Amino acid sequence: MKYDFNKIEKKWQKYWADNQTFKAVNGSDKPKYYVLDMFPYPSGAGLHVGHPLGYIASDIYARYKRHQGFNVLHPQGYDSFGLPAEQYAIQTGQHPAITTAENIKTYRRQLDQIGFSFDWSREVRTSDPSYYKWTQWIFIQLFNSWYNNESDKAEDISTLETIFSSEGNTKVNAVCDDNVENFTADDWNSFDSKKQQEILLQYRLTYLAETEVNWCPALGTVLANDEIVNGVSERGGHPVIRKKMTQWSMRISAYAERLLQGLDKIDWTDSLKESQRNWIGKSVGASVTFNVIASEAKQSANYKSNTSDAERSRSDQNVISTTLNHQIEVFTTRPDTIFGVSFMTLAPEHELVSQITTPEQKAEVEAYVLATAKRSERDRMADVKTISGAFTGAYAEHPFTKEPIPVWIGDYVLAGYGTGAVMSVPCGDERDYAFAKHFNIPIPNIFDGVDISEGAFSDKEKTVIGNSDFLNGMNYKKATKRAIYELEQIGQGEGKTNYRLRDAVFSRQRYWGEPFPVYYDENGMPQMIAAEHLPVKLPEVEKYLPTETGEPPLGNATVWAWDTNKNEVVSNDLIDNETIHPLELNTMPGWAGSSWYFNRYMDANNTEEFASKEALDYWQDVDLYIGGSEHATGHLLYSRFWQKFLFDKGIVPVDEFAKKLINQGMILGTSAFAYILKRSAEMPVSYVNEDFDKFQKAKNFFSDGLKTFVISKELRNKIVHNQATKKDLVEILKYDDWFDSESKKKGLDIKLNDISAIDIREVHVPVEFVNSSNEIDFSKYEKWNSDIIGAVILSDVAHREVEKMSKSKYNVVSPDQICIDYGADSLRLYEMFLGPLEQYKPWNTAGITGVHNFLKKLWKLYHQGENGSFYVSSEGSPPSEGLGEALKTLHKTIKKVQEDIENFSFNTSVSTFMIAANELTAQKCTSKEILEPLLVLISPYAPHIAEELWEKLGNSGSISTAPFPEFDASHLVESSKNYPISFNGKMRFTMELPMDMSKEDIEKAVMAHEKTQEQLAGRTPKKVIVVPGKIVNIVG
RNA sequence: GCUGAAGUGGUGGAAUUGGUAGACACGUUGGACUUAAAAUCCAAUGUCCAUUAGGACGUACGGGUUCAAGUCCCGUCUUCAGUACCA
Repeated sequence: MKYDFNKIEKKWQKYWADNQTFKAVNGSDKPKYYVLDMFPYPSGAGLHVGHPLGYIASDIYARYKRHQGFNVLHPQGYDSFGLPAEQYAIQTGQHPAITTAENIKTYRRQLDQIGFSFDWSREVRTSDPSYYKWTQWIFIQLFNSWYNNESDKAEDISTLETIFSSEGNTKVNAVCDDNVENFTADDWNSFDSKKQQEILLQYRLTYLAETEVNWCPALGTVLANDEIVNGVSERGGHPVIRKKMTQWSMRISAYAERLLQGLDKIDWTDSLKESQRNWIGKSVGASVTFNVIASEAKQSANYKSNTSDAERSRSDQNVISTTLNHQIEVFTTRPDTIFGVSFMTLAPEHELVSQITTPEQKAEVEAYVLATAKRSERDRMADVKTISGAFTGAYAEHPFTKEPIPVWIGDYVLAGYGTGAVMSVPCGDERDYAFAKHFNIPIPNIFDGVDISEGAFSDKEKTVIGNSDFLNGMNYKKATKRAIYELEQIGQGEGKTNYRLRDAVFSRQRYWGEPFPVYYDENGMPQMIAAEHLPVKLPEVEKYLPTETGEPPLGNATVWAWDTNKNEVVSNDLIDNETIHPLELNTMPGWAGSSWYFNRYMDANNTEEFASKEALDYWQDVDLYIGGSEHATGHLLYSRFWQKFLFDKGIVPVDEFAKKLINQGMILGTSAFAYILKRSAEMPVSYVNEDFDKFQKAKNFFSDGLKTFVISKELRNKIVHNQATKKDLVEILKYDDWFDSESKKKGLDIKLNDISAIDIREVHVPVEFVNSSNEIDFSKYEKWNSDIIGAVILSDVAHREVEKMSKSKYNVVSPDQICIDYGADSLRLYEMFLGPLEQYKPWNTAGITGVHNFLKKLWKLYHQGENGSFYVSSEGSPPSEGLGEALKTLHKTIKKVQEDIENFSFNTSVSTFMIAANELTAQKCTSKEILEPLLVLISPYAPHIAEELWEKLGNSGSISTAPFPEFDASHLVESSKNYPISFNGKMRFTMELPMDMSKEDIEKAVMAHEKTQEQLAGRTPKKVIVVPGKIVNIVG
């Protein structure tokens, strides 16, 4: 009987769906186990073979846990809000909800054909109002909370209001905006409601604030750093500027320390934890306040010794009066180097810059500020070599020496880190050193026995401080402590811990995202829509682009106002600022919906609650989470933040959502390349017009298809690095004198030199192109537009590279055809067989025959009857020698497979199955005693064939909950060992000796062997090492 | 620069606490079956020397520890990923 995988797989997929085999129940006598995959974004391109890798691994684990008697929750859903659907909508006018639904359908079909054991009754879609209702609800909870540093948790905002009205805010230890003003209880009670709300907003865990963003005026949207290339937008190449905008933010910084500490109690990979630690970026040091002295005061201060008493007292007054005006606060990790400060540097965006700059320096400073504003942050970061800055003309006073310190601005200081200002210690910091050298600022040396003529000395361990008053002779640790103490004594500093982690901007100027449950009242203050009126559904819009006035796409909605009487969305025309108010136009970012979905699966269909308390208490958290490492600092950090917040509010029972996390590696595709001739980007349009005739002729020349040439490796490198010149082109085309003769033949009468301003570029092409010797019409490939003259040049040995699978690289392999040709079980086995789960590895469809043949062999093992009919002997247990061997094979396999699954080493268990099948085939094993438990072992990996054979064995129902076979070590006991006999560490021959033979007897036996004598050639061995059960080594 | 991971045949990759390097596959070659192909089965397959027997070399490179090193230690190089003027 043939192994008809297509029929078998369909049959069992239908069976599982019809019987809801994998539906998890909330509450059970069995212990719970929650296996989760990172849910996919349903893109239009569908799945490629890389996507299911992690799903297969988690599915194997989930199935294994079911065999072990766990109540397994293994859900799946879709992260269905996102940019591609919106982009498609902009291009085609098609509503994102429609395309998303279609894409989900495709995904579901593709997932189903692979035979996953998902509980689809719990499916979630982030773009579904019944889901995002709760995303909005969590947003409201965040809005209604503040972070109390005393209790170290989030609390209801009402507790803060109570404190304010009874004692003001001076004693409150809360995480809040930097610039909150102090007020007393009386002040608070006298404030009007608007003022009170403004203040509260500075404490809420989600808040509105002016944030500096990358704004692209042409696209009318904010761009993320990675959407900007060389200072212009990746899409369209439009200029991008830094701009302040009012945006919703999430006060994740409140949780910085807990996010850091929490890493210690979860079983995630070290590299991932390390990325999160770096991202949180804790650094311990001090904050130091420097008083700014006015320029005239500074001058008198400088000449103090020469001035009269009267003048001195006047200047002192001057100093005092001006120091009250401005203070510069800096953060430093090296307070021990405070006596090495020779200047200060502010970020150009620092708010003090305009206030302290002297009239003489104004022009220079303003020019510099403007110049930096034009550069994107990434641009600034990328260009670290160029030193630039400007002197403000202002001076600050050293807290101890009272010496004047010039205040500079420089773009190496980032506004977004610390306080946006640094005390510059050129002798101890490379950047400060370079800056000081460049602008001829003195570099005082405060390190004993260190030469700083060539560069700064930043080694903390070897530091001995000198020239530093009370810090002299101290090491880094001592000096730091003392410096902080002294700063505290004079009230100009304190020990401080700084985190790199910034509050997360939560507003997007997009259509296809969760709308905020927020309207703006007559004072322009944000108000939450009461939870019982959620969800606030996305409005319909005519177009998905920003409005002409630059408002986000929701600004196009005509029915987008909130009626506080009727508690529903009404037409904008009705806005009266009394009962009907405008709604928020921004939407939430992609990570909103994915930051809590793992909790929703526990009770996905609950309409009353986010999830019931019973469900949350039962499932607790994710036991195993599998997904890509690219989410290390995004999704995985935000989710931990929300989880901790929800924990503080008593909504969820644990403050870390996933106990164990594994990153699956990427499956890479093989790309092929060709080389195109393209109108040079540098060629001005006017030039094209002049030369249009020649350009067209060249185009005609190449128009009839693909040409094949030989290109050298060197030339290829040139092309890739955009260094190929026309001379190189001439060289290629002269090959075989092909160009000249062809040109004449066609009567085009052009010479190579006539074709001006042509670039040669490397482009991805479908692999079939490279394999084909035919001329191929490439005009149907959209990427190749009218700027392309047309020739495609292939190297003799087509260049291939292994890279990420992507539609644009034409290297995508779809699982669909593989399921048709080889079956889902083969696909599952092969994906696991490719290599370790975490590793990046290339895909090669050809190799699948190996695992496919194994499945056929396995099938045959159960069909050794007449004409290959199903035959498994269920005769008792004949103690024949054959079965002894088979038992050994079985138990060896049980042991190895169980170990492998628990170590997530799925690739080696596939090998183990192959070995088992090979051995049992050789043993001609037909015993049910062996072949039945074997099926349970294989079932997590290849569930369809396992179910089919399980049924044929006469079992009713699914194999999925059959108990995992128990390993019995007694079957593996060996009576003898084939000892490797080595001489000086080199294995020469083997010898079969009894297991229980003593060390001495082994040595005797080995020494008596003729080959030993041969090897020794008469010499007497110096030493004989015998490790019973392992090895014999003779040293001589 | 920093952090993390990794370097093993033509390819993907195996190798418990240091104990027979290259399991299991792919590919290649040869053979069987077939009119032929496919499928299937059998054999060989790290490199080099040798007719065989056998030998030398071999886990990025250079050292070291050890009876014994892919594995442990020191140094170097390369690749990949993340991150970056973080004060």
